[in-house]
Amino acid sequence: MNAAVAAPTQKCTECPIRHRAVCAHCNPLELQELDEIKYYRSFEAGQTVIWAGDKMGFVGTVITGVATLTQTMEDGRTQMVGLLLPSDFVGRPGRDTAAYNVIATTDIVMCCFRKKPFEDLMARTPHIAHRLLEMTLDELDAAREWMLVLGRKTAREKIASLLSIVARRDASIAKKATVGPLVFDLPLTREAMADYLGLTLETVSRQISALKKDGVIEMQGKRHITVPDMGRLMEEAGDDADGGFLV
Amino acid sequence: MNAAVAAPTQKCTECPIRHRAVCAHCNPLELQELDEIKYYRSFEAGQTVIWAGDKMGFVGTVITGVATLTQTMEDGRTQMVGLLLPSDFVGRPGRDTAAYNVIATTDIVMCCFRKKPFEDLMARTPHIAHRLLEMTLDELDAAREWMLVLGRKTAREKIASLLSIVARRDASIAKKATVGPLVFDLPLTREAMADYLGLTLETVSRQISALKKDGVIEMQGKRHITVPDMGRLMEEAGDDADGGFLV
DNA sequence: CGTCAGCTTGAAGCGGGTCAAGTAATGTGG
DNA sequence: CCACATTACTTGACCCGCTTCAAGCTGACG
Repeated sequence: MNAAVAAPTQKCTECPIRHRAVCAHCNPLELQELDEIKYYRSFEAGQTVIWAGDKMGFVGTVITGVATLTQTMEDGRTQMVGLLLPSDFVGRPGRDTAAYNVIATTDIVMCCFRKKPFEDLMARTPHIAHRLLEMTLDELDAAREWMLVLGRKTAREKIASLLSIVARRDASIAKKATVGPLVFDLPLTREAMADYLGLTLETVSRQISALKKDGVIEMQGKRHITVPDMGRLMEEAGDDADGGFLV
Repeated sequence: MNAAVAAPTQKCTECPIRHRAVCAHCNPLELQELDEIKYYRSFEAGQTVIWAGDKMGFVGTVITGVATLTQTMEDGRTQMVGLLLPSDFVGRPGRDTAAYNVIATTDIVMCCFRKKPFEDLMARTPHIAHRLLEMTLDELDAAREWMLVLGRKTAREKIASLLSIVARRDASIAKKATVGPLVFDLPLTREAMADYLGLTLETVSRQISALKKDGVIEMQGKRHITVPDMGRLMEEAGDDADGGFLV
C-alpha cells in the first residue's frame, strides 16, 4: 500500500512553495544543508501516506496536490482534522508515532526529511524552529475557526465555508486576482467533504445542489466550480464579507 | 469591565505550575529575567480578560482558575475554541490583536508579561521558544481531538468527553491518583458547556441528567461531580478506554 | 421574603441522518 | 465494440435527535 514513487528532485532555490514552507526563512547556507538531506516522495490519489499510530520516521512538506488528516472512531465514524495543501507541513518533531491518518486525495509530491537529521538541524537553526512555530500557530487558528464551523454552522453554511476556504487558498497559491469570478477544482470527493464538515455525503450533495440552484456557485461537471461573487459566498458562510484573508 | 485586580507576586521558583508552563525549561538565570518583567493580574469570575479584535499588549499564563477562549458570529452564535486551565498560555507572539474573547469563568490569577519584552526575551532564549512550540503543538492536538467531538459525536458522547477531559486535567494538576473514583468541580456553567460542545444548554442539562440516572456519574449539587468508574465514562465518550493520557 | 441567575423538564417542530433507488461517467473483459 | 461492473454522485421519503419555546424549580443573596 505504501509504495511511494520516487520523484525527481529539484533545487530548493527553485522550489515553487519555498516562501510559504517551513524553510521560508532559511538563508542560502541553510538551504544547502536542507538540499543535502531532503528527498522527494510521490503518492497516488487514494494512497495512505501514513496510518495513525504507526511509527513515523520522517517529516515533510506537501509540494503539489492535496492530502487530508483524519481521525477515526472504532465504529468507523471519521472526522477530517486538517486539509494539507501545498506548503503545509506533515509530522511533529519530538514525537515518533503519527497521531492521524494522512491520505493523499489527489496525486501528491512531498519533500521529506528523515526525522532525526531534521530535528538536529532544527535544534541549531532558529530560522526553522521559528517558522515552524509560526506555521503551527496558524494551523491552530485554522483548527479553531473550524471548530466554529463544526459546532455552530448549518449544513448550508458549512458547505459555503469549505468552498470559500478552498477558493481562497487556491487563489493565494496560484497568485490569482481576488476580484471577479473565482474558478477552481474541488480536490475532495463528496464523502471527504462530509468528513471535513461533520455531515453525511447526501447532505453535502443536497446543499451543493441548493447553492447551485440559488446562483451562489456555478458548476461545470461535478468538481469544477465557479464563484461569480465571492462576497455572496462568504455571506452564505456566515462570515463577515469583509474579505479579510486569513490564509 | 476590564478592571483587573493586582495580585501578590511570588517567586518563579515557588510557582506551583512552573513545570507545565511556558517557562518550564528555563534555567535559574532565565527565571530571574522573567521574574523581573512579570506581573500578576487577577480577574473575577465572569470578567472579560480581552475582547476579540482588541489590541493585546501582553501575553501570559493562567496560574489559578479557569478561563475560556470563545468565537462569536454576528447573530450571536458562540463557540468555545479553548479551555484555559492553570499553566495554559494566552496570547500569540508576533500578533498584536486578540483573535478570540478570553473570559474568566472562575476567579483567575494570571502571570503576565508585556508583549515586547517577552518577544525580545523569547528571541534570545531558545528554551522559551522551544517550550512554546511544544505547548502549541499540544494545543493543536487538543483542538483536533475536539473537532472529532464537535463533528461526529452524539450529545451524550459530547458530555462524557467534556467530563473526562476536565476530570483528567483536574487529576493531573492536583497530582491525584488516577484509579478509583474521581471527584471534581465543573468550572463551567451549563451554557458554557453548551458553547464548548456545540449544543444548547437544555440538551446539556438533559444529557447530564441521563448520565446521572444511568450511574455513569454522581452529583452533589449542580457542579460537584463524582466519577465512580473512569473507564465507563470514557466508553460513554466513545474513546478507547485504554487510559491513554493526552494531557 | 422576594428576586434572579442557573438549572431542569416538558412538548412540539425541524434539520439533517438513514435508507433506498436511480443516474452518469469510467473502466473492463469477452 | 458492446455488456456489465464500479465509482461517484444525486434525489426522494421517512425518521429521529437535537433545538426551540415555554414553564417551573432551586439556592444564593439582598
